[in-house]
Amino acid sequence: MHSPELLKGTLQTIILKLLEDHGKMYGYEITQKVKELSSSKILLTEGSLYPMLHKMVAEGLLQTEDFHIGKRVRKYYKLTADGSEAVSVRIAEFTDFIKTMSVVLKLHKT
Amino acid sequence: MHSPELLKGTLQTIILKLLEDHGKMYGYEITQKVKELSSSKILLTEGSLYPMLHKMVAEGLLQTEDFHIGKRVRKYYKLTADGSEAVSVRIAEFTDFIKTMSVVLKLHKT
DNA sequence: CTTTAATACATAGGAAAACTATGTATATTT
DNA sequence: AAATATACATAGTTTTCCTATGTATTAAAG
Repeated sequence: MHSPELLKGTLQTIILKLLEDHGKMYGYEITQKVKELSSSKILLTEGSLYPMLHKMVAEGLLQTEDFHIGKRVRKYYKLTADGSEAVSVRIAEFTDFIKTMSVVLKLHKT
Repeated sequence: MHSPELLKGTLQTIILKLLEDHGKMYGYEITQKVKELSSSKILLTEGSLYPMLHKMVAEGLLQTEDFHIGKRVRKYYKLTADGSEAVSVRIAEFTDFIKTMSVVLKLHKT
C-alpha cells in the first residue's frame, strides 16, 4: 500500500460500496476484491477488516448470514436499510473532500 | 468540517504545500489560510496543528524563525531542503490515492 | 474605558482507525 | 506430505487528530 494513513476514513466507504455492487460478500472475498480493483495498492489486512466489519454490524450498517461450506462457516455480510442509505452519503462526502483538497493543494484536473 | 476522519494523513501534505506556495507562515496564519481555501470546510484546530508542526520540525521537514511583533513572539515555519523534496512526493501520493479510490468506488470523472 | 473578540502559542489527555502479531482451522495445490 | 491459500478472530500498539485547557497580547465594540 502506498500510504496507509490516507486510507483512514475511507475503509467504511469502500466496504459499503463493494456490498452495494455485489450484494453480499464475505471478509476474505472483500480483501481480494479490493486488492484486485486497486491493482494491489490497497492491501486490507484481516486485522483491519474484521474489526471494522464487526463495528459496522454493531452500528447497524451491515447484517450477517452464515453459510456452511463443508466444515467451514463462511460469514457473509450485506447492507441493511441504513447501510444502503449510507453508501451514497459516504461517497458524496468523499468526492466533496477530494474537491476541497484539490483546491487547497491546487491540483490541476487529471 | 464535513468528515474529519478523511483529513487524516493529509494534514502534512496541506502544510507542506502551503509553505511551498507562501514561503513562510506562522501557525495561526496556516489555520486561516486553510479555512479560506477550503471555504470553511477544513477547520484546523490549534490542538491538531501545533503538535503536527512540532513533529515536522523534529522530522526535519520544517525549520522555524522567531519574529518579535511588539511584545509577542511570532513563530514562522518554512521548508527545509528535505521538506521541499517531500512536497511533490506527498502530492503525488495523494493524487495516486485519489485515482485508486476512483476505481474502487467507481467514481465518474467530475 | 472596559469588556469582548481576535490573534497567537502551547500541551495534556483521550478517542478512533488501522496496523502488526498471533492464534485457530480447513481446503487446495505441489 | 508439505506448503500455500482460504477463512475467521482478537490483543496490543501506533498514529493521528480531537477536545479541553492554559497563557498572553492586540484590536474592536460598547
